Amino acid sequence: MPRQVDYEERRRRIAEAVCTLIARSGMEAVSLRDVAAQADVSMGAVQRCFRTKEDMLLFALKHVSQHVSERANQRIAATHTPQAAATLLSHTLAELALLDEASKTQAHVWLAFVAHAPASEKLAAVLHDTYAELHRLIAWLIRYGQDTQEVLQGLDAEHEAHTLLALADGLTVHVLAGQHTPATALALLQRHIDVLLTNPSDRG
Amino acid sequence: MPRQVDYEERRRRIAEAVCTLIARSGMEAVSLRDVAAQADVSMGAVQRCFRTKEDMLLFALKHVSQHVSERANQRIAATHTPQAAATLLSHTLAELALLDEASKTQAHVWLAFVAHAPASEKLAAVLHDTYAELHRLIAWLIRYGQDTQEVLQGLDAEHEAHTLLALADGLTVHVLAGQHTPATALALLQRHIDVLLTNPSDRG
DNA sequence: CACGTTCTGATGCACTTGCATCGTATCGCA
DNA sequence: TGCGATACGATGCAAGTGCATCAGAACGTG
Repeated sequence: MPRQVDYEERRRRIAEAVCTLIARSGMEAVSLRDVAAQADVSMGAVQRCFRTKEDMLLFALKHVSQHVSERANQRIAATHTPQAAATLLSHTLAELALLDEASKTQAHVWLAFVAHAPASEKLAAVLHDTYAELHRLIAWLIRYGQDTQEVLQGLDAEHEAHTLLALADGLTVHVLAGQHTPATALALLQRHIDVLLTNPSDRG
Repeated sequence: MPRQVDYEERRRRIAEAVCTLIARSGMEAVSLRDVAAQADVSMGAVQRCFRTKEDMLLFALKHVSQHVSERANQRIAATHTPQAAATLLSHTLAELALLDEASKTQAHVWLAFVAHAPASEKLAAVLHDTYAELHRLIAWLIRYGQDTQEVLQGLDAEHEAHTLLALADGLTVHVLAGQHTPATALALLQRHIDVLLTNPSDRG
């Protein structure tokens, strides 16, 4: 058995390079050569890792999706000291909205992929699954809040989750478009969540 | 004075072709040759109309933006028989959200441009202006509704307008991503508007 | 230390891209 | 009807694309 390489690690490294390039100058600016240069590997290495360019882009999308989902799940799972459900809801949505400066790259990439999803079956599938998972998560949080009497009982958790997700996505877009600062977007999101709470001062 | 051509008409024709191609297979699939073929003109004609490809894309974006803004404005201006402010608000937002099947192409194009705005100064400027105008419009409608006692007095029209716009955009994205049908998205939007009304049955 | 397998990266190739060029067709006007 | 300005569209061109190829380096194993 000759020289062995950690392909997973390399794939991730290349995916990061793809994201950097997409965030910098859009999706059509991503060429195999540029990716190789950005990831500091040879073009041959890229081609060995991914059969085609489309495979590479798809992997990059999954990479980002996974990153976002995981972060949201961890935020919840890591809550040893039981937090207020309302706080949890606020923080989780704030993270999903990719509002902070550090998430800007991911937001760029996400938007680029959403824009191209209609032209690619597989891409659309990944996005669909990710959204479904996030929706499940938010709806669960809302029901949890209702159990703890923090969220109004009359609300339909499924509907409110859809609305919250759409609002979060819309705000992400508006921040990227320079229409809002992350801070004002966050405030708008919080204002909307407050309406759902029995006691708005419960905010996190 | 020799052969004269209606350049504006041709520009619009080419812009339509650009939109069709973007909607069909994304922005990077738009080449001058494809555009020429789609618009059923020669490549030379395209090059005569637009100095560069970027100019062409920019014009296409303005074309769509203008189309959307105009439709919203007309909806309001054409209201001879005074409609309920709440109805006006609902209908206007529903149109802006580009939810119906007929607007799907425009939604595609809008999304493609938003995704590429971070990579293009001029593109971002056009989007910024369009959003500002739409925000002004929605805020005005809310204040109008407050004047007619249809919308709750305590609301901050500016804030609510931002939220509504973000929600509309988010829903547009979700519909394009196949997460919602236009009908369910519309219902979600309406549910949110209802919360702002003094008498929710006023819906249009 | 060789052997054989795996990985590498440079190069080639067919193709497409945006843009420039230029002879020709087309029209308004004298 | 002929002139001259204008628009046309085919073609050329250099650059860049994704992907295939392949000689050789790098490495674990006998």
